[in-house]
Order: sequence, then C-alpha cells, then structure tokens
Amino acid sequence: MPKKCNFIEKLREAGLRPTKQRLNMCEVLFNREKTFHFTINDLVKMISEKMNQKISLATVYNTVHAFEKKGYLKEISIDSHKSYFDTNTSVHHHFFDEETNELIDCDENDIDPVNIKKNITGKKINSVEVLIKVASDNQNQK
Amino acid sequence: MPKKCNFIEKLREAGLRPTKQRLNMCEVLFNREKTFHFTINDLVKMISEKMNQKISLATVYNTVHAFEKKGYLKEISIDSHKSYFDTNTSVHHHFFDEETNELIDCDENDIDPVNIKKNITGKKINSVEVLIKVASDNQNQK
DNA sequence: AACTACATTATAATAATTCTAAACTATTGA
DNA sequence: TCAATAGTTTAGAATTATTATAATGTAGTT
Ligand SMILES: [Mn+2]
Ligand SMILES: [Mn+2]
Ligand SMILES: [Zn+2]
Ligand SMILES: [Zn+2]
Repeated sequence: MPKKCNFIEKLREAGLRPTKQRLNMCEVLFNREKTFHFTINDLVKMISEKMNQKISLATVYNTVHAFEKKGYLKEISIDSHKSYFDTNTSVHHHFFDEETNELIDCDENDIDPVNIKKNITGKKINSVEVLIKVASDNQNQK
Repeated sequence: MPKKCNFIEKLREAGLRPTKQRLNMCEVLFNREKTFHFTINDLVKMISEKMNQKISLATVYNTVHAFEKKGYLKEISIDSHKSYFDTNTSVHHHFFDEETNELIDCDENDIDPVNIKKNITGKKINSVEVLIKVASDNQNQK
C-alpha cells in the first residue's frame, strides 16, 4: 500500500487525525481511478467487504460529514428520499437514470455553460448545476 | 367560496374522492395567485391555521403523495435533509438561497435554454433542471 | 510513559415517514 | 332513499435514517 502515506497527509492537511477507520475509508473512497457516487448504505457495505473489519455506523456518518466539511466529499441531492455523496467535489452536472437510480457525471464538454441573464439582486451565485433526468428510450416498441 | 366546485372537479378528474380534508388542502395549496414551495411541516401548519380543524399527519402525507402522483404537485430536491414540494409542476429552474433556505422559481426568460451536446446513448431526456445556489453578496464589507 | 485532546463505539434518542387496522364517508345503484 | 361497497381518515405503532450520549480507546505531544 504505497498510497497510505498520501492519505495520512490528506487527513493531516485537513486537521483530521489519521485513525485506522479514517484510513480505511480513504482507501475505499479515494484509492481508485475515477470518482464515484454513493449512499451511506453503499459505503458501509463497501467498507465491511473490502476491509475485513467492523466499523461503527456512527463513525461512517461522522467521517463522511468530516470529509464533506473539509471538501473531500460533496453531498448531492437528486432524490429527496436518498442522500448521495460524490467523491467528485467540483461543481458539475449530472444525468440521473430514473429507472436504475444511477447517477452519472456529465462530461464537462457535453453541455454548454448555462447562461443566467438575470440573477437575484443582492445575491452572488455560488454554484450552477444541471440535473438531467433520463430513462430508456422505448419509442421503437410502439 | 366559489372555487370549491373547481376543486371538486379537479379531484374527480384525478379519480380522487372530494373529501373534506382534500378540499381543505386544495384551498391551502391551489386557491392563490402564485405557485409556491413548501415542506410537509409548513403545510401542516398552514392547514391547521387556515382551517380551524385538526388533520391527521398521515392524511397530509397521503394526500400530498396522491396529488404528486396525479401531477398536481411536484417534489423538489435541493437539500437532501428536507423534502420540498412545489405547486408549480412544470419543468423549471430554481434559485436556492443557502442562507435563508429559500427556494425561488427562476423566471423562464432569465436563463437561456440549456444546450446538451451529448446525451447518454439509448436514453431519452425527461427533464433538464438548473439549480442556482446563491448567498448574500458581501464583497463590500471587505 | 503519561497526559491530553480527539475519535470510536454501542446504544439510546430523535425525526421523518410509512404502516396498521379500526372507524368513517362518498359513491353507487337497488 | 338507503344499504352495500370501495375508498378514506385517523391515532398510534412501526420503520428508517440520522444524530446524540457517554464510556472506552487512540494519536499526538512532552
Ligand atoms: Mn449532510
Ligand atoms: Mn415522495
Ligand atoms: Zn458527480
Ligand atoms: Zn418551483
């Protein structure tokens, strides 16, 4: 595991102590090629599968929220019945497959910048994000 | 109350029986000039204030979801910790004030149509909605 | 090693939502 | 008109997601 040192530093930089549990969560969350989306339940399963250790649910919540506060994770709201998190913390757009409940990042180049002609007076814009809901195209089965 | 007949018809058209509770909810939700956003808690307060009757929380949930299913209400997901509903059921964009938690409809003309250059293959787009998060512009207090 | 601050844990508490099943009501049609 | 029926409301219980508690454990520091 050559990556572990990175995670220790990553945690230290955020003022978080590099505990065993947090390092395990870093492995699961950040030791991968691509960013991804997950729910707390997904994550609990992934941790208990990948690592052969029990982790308290409270620790998962605490750590996810600590990571979120430090900007290592981003919470995404698509379906108000489910809390999604994203290891891609940039402002970006999403496709959401309403049939499979799958959340997919929009490629930066696949959507033109959104042109807001009039903002609310006295307010500054913090983020602009587009959500594209899709479903399978069954027009052929008519 | 000349509107009540409309609500009876509105409910009948959706195959919903025009019960006292549902008519009261229609009054609160639809007997107004502009559409608006609310949470279940907001709605329960509004009903118990406007009408001088108790209504079961279960009925509020049931009725909101019945209205949602029939297309009279739309659920909006901004903050995964709170479920918002909208009496504006069209596909439309929102400003969300992160300080006040206020949800504001975007005027149709104040934002250019979103140009999606590449969609997911085999999928059709059901909706495209933009969420603009804003906060007060305090650059003057530097 | 010992001290301290912070983290983890099991469990309890809370909050939001849904379920249950009994009582009630709108609709239908005899 | 009125009883039969299907659908609705209700209080309260159950479920689920999340957060709080407080005792125990651990990382960082001296
Ligand atoms: Mn959160
Ligand atoms: Mn819903
Ligand atoms: Zn994403
Ligand atoms: Zn709206």
